[in-house]
This record gives sequence, structure tokens and C-alpha cells, in this order.
Amino acid sequence: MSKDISTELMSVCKRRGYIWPSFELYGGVAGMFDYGPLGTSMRNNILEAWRNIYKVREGFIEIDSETINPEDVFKASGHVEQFSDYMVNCTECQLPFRADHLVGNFCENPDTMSPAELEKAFRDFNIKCPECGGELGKIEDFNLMFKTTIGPGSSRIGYLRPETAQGIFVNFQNLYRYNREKLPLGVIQTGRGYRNEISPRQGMIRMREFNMMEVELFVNPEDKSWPRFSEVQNGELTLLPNDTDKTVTMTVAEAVDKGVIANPVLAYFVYTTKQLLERVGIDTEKLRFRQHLKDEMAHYAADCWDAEVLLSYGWTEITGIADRGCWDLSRHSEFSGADLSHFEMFDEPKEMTFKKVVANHKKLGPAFKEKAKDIASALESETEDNIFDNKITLNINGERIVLTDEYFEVREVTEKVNGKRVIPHVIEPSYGLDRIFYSVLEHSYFNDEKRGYSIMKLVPGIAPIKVGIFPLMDKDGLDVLAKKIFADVHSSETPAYYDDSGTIGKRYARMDEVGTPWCVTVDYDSLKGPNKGTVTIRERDTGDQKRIPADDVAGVIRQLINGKEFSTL
RNA sequence: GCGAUUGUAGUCCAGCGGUUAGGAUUGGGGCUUCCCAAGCCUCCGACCCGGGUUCGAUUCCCGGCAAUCGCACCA
Repeated sequence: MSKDISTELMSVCKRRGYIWPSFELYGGVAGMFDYGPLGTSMRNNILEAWRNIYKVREGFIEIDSETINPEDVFKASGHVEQFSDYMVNCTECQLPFRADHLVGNFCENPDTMSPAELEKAFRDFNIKCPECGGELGKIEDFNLMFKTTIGPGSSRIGYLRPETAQGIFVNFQNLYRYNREKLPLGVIQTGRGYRNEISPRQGMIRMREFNMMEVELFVNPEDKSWPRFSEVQNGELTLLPNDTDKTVTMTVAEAVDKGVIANPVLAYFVYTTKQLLERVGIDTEKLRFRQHLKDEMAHYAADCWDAEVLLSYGWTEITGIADRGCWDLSRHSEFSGADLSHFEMFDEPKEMTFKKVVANHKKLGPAFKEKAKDIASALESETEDNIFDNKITLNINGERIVLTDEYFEVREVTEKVNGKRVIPHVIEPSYGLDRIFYSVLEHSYFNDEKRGYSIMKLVPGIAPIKVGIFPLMDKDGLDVLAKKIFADVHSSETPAYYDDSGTIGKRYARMDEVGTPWCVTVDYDSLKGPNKGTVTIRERDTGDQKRIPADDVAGVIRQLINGKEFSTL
């Protein structure tokens, strides 16, 4: 496939109302696109297909959180550190470098230095380009998050979220309680994310403001099975594991058994992703799952697979499916101080016998007065190991207090333990909606030499318009019947398009170009003769026509959308 | 961010230091029993933005913005 395809396709998309580059009136802004009427419909259809799988089939719960987040969230998530680098370009060879890395051998804590300090260090230590020895240019702040302030003044820093995931993590306690404190807990969210890309390229593939469909599945770290795994175990996957450079085809069960994919739940959602992409019209011949390379994987990720599709731009990531371990919840727990763990009940309570330090309140009270309460609670968290010479040394609000054994006793107790606390692990299938949208268009786009124009072979479920309805001529009562059918179809909640302009061929062509799967035409036979009361229905991809009763159009279209074969009409 | 190429109706392309800026196609209206972009008539629609040179710039020069490609970055 040549580069021209994307140019041609974007031209059709712009002309027909799928996609418009944003702000063209004012010269345009790179990496930003608006969805036109047809694009908006199709995008909603893809989103609905995704919801049908995750919300309906899997029973996950959906939320909608803020796009502007306070700085704390991204400090915890690591984005503040990870997305903010000082960069410097060599003035000779133009290669960019992390400024803090260059001064690493000369300065303490280079990552805390300001741009001015870094530039001073370049001069002081005579640091040159490590590649060619050229002079280094001026330092630039390289922040991929859009920064803003919340409220008046500039004290409260906020960022536009670079992913929707954090909105789920910061709501973990609410979600966990909503789910009645049970795992697995599947949560989904769609919405926009923002990254101030340095150099957006490849049209809709790298956007500065983009739409995501994210799933965060919280599971017990010790149980990465999945109840419906058996339903997909024989499904085939095209995989590109990170220890080889060629793709292998194997079943889901094989991938897990051979340890290619780390665990069943991850494998299940890799296959789910294939199901979704196929359903919305991705050509599975041009789909593969590539495992992240060891050094490419985030340090916390246990395993990560990207769904990649072959586009005119080359293999392009459109979905990432990662086992993020306990990283996200641990970080938010650490930064917020909140308990984000799950209480895992044992199958049967365990009797555990251990030695416990018990405070003697009767003695403590009179001896320590108002300090007694703090001392007692500190005592009870002590263990036998800290008793030396029958004494325990405590640190109460900075004061060192030594207690003899008249103030406590060590008792052997037997307690029933019902379970333990664990930090859930996160399985994250994260879908780039705009990339999927574009990929569907590219995989559906065919330049039909015979017809002399392009066809968009969208799957019916995704097509923004399901049926075009035309009177052969805009007179003689043909228009009356056509308008009635149009109203019928709309009454059955099926998007249709009425067209009475120009010649019939032109109207078919228009519908083919935007991907409408069927067209219905009212002709003179519809009004009189043996075919009275029937109309023609035409299939987009073949051009084949059948006659069906005019009254049945709405019903037939619904059947066709639901998968009935056109040839059986 | 660097380099190369480019920027004219919705789309594709032509052109020029002084033009009513040209064509094709799309789009609107009309005619035609009109089933695969048929034909005829008719109408609407553009020189990316800002400076400079010049009597005069859509055209030449500089800068910006945007696009395509390569490098880098990002995932």
C-alpha cells in the first residue's frame, strides 16, 4: 500500500464529512482534527461496539472522570517526572539529548537542576555533544502534559490528563465499595486525553487531543485466571513475542501453556481485543499482537502486548494490553496515604497462635497520666522480639520511654484470621479510539477501477448511514413512496439518507463512497405492473439488486444489519 | 526541533510582476421513465497568514503557520 492511500482517503474524509483538520479557518493546528457528521456517527458506533463487549458481555462498570487533574495525581502516577525533561539539541548534528543525563558525571542530583544551572554546568565542565563533539544549544523544557492552573492565582497546578486511567485509580475506593468489596473489579472509561506532542505526524495517528477507551481490571494478584477463558481458548492469535522477529500463530490456550502470554486473564483480553477489532472492520490479515521488548516495557509491567495493524504508515499500535501489576494502586496509596488494598478472605478461617504484648492499663494510667493512651497503643503494636531484659523501649512523640514488665504482659493468644490484605493487580486494555477509527477507514477503503470511484466497505454495524433511499425520478409519485419508506426506516431507529438529486448512478456512487451498505430505489415498477408495491434493494460491495416489498424495507434492513445474508433475500 | 518539497474554489490541477485568476470535478437550481458518477442549461465557490522589494505582489525575498517525506522524539 502506498502513502497515496492516506492522502486519497483523507481527501474523501474531508469532502464527505468524516474528518476535518481543526481550525483550518485560522491556518490549522498540527495534530488536531474535528470529527464531521459521518465521522462522529461512526466513532460512536465503534465506541458502542466496545461498550457492548466490556459493559454488556463482561459486566464491567463505567465511569466518567475529570480531564483536568491536580498535580498530585500525576506525581503519584509518575507522569510529572516522566513527561517533563529538559532537552538540548547539538547545534552541529542536531541530535537531542536529555540535559540532566549529560551533566550526570559532573554534578550531584542533576534532575533537580534548573535550565540555567544546567547551561552553566555545560560551560563550567566544557560539556559537548557526545556524538560529534559539537556545541550544545539552549535548553528547552520538554513537557508532554498540557499544564494549567486550577482556580484563581497560580498556586494550584493542574494538568490535562495524558490518559483516562488515573481517573479510575483515584476512584478505587469508591469503585471497590460499589462492587461490594469483591474482585475481580472491571472498570471502563472513555474520554479525551491530551499530550503536547513535539511533532505530530501521520494524520490521525499521532494527535495532541485524542480519544481513548480504557479498561482497568483489578484482579487478585494470586489469581490471574478468568472464568470465561474456556470460551476463547481455541481462538487463534497472530503473535510477535519479544524473543523472536517473526510472527507465530497459536491458540490462546497454547500461548498461555507455553508461557508466551504471561497469564490467562491477559490472554483472554488479547483475544477479546481481536474480537472487537474484527467486529468493527479491521482486516485480521493485517492485525498482529506484538509483545513489548524487555527494555520497552514500563518497569512495573509484568507483560504488555500491543495490537498493531498494517496501515500505509507501516505497523501501527492501536491498542495496548498490559499487566501493570500493583504499581498504580501502590503509588497512589503511597502518595495519598490511603489504604487501597483488597481484603482477601481465606476459604476457611485460620486459627493462628502467637504471642501478643498486652498493656496493663491499671498501672499505666496513674503512672503516665495523659501520655498513657499513646503508650498503650504503642505497646500493643510491639512484638515479643523487642523485649530485652523484660523491658520495652518506646518512642512516644520523640520522648524515649522505658517500660518494665509491670506495665505489660506477654500473652499467648489464639485468633481466628479470616483473610489478608492484598494490593490488586491491574490488567489494562487501552484502546486508541481515533487510531482504530482511522484504521477501520483505511482497511475499508478500496479504489474501484471499474466503477471509477472509491468505495468504503464498512461493516454494517459501523457504517454511519445504513441505507440510502431514492426515488428513481423526483415526480410521478415515486417521491411519495420513497419518503414513506424513509420515514418507516427512521421510525425503526435506523439511520438512513434520502437523496433525489442528480442521476441514480451518482446517488449510488455517493453512498458507496461514504460506506452505506445498501440502497433502496423506488422505480416505476413499484407503482404499477406485476412488481407493484416492491422496490429494489442494492448491495454496496457487489452492486447486486433484489426486489422486496416496500412495506418490508425497515424490517429487512434491520435483519441485514444483524447479519442476514443479502443473497438470501 | 532539524533538513527537503509544497501551499490557488469542497476536491484535484493550471497560470501570471499589471488577468473579469483558467479547467475538471463536487455542490445548488432546472430539463430528461434516470438503475450504476449519462447528457443538456444555469448558478455558487479560491490565490495560507504577516512583513519586505516594487508605481503595482497570488507571482520575487524573509518570517510564521500548515501539509508530505527523511532524521530525531514519542508509544
